[in-house]
Amino acid sequence: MPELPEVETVCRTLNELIAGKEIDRVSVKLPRIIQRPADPDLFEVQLAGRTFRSVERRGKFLRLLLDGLVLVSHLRMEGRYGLYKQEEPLEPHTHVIFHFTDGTELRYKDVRQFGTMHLFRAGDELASAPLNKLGIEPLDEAFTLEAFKRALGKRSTKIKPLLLNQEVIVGLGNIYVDEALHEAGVHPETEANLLKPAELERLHAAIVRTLSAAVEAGGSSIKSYVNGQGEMGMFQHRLRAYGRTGEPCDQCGSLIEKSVVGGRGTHVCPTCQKLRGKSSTGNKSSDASGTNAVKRRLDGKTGKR
DNA sequence: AGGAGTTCTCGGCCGC
DNA sequence: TGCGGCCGAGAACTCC
Repeated sequence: MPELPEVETVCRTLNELIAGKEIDRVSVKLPRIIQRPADPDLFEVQLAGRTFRSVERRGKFLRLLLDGLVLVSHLRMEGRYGLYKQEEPLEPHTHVIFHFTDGTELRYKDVRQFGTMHLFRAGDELASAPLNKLGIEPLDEAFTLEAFKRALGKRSTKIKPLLLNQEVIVGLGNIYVDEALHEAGVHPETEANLLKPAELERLHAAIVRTLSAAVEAGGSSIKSYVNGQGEMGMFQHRLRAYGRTGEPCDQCGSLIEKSVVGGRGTHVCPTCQKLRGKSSTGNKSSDASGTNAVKRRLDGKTGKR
């Protein structure tokens, strides 16, 4: 569930649910979730008596602002928040509970236990891990085409893994990266430094369009159940590549193919997203002038499935 | 059984 | 040779 649009949706929901609520006490049932402070007991102690003021998002991280403290929370694969009344039975995989003075509780559930929480003194969080190395926000005004090119640099990595790298650009995960690449007509294994100006422009626009539309739709609910208050979005019905293996491409009718790129399941239209060879970049040279020692012995196989 | 929406760590390779 | 940077693989855990 958690890429930028989903985290943004959770962020907005939490703002409505918990702003102004005062914490009576906190129960940490799975210490592994608490990354900072090192002692989970201290986590409980420091949060007691504080009031949630607001919730913000940075990349795929939530920043829950309290008076004097900031709780940085990452949902990873399956983390979820929900507001309950204290008398409601605890659901399985509930790992952290914020008991409020009004008799309600904010509960954090996470089946795979991958999620993390870091507690900071307000103001310290942006300069420390895990927030300190994050890249540019794709929905900020600052995310211009030039900023996008600058972020990519001259790297020779395949474009998909590069876009998934949160130090480059934040918020894209496996779903929206496949969507953006499909919309831009760029093959996910294209080496980033070989992208043509027109492709970079299309990709930049596609990233902004895809994420904006998904935020508007409240995110995508892929294989998650919709839970009470935090109901997830409708964008899954508008996906054009992700999860559509064997279905016809909306653009050209070719069947969407699935492969693995950078270790991640990857969905591609073989017609709209052709993988250009290094030679076919529009210029002559194929072997005569081996301009580049750049290429190591890359491309072992382009084969799929 | 083999993944599944994420990220961190580590080992290997390349180049200076 | 040594070191830094980059890249890809594997691991973290549970459920289906």
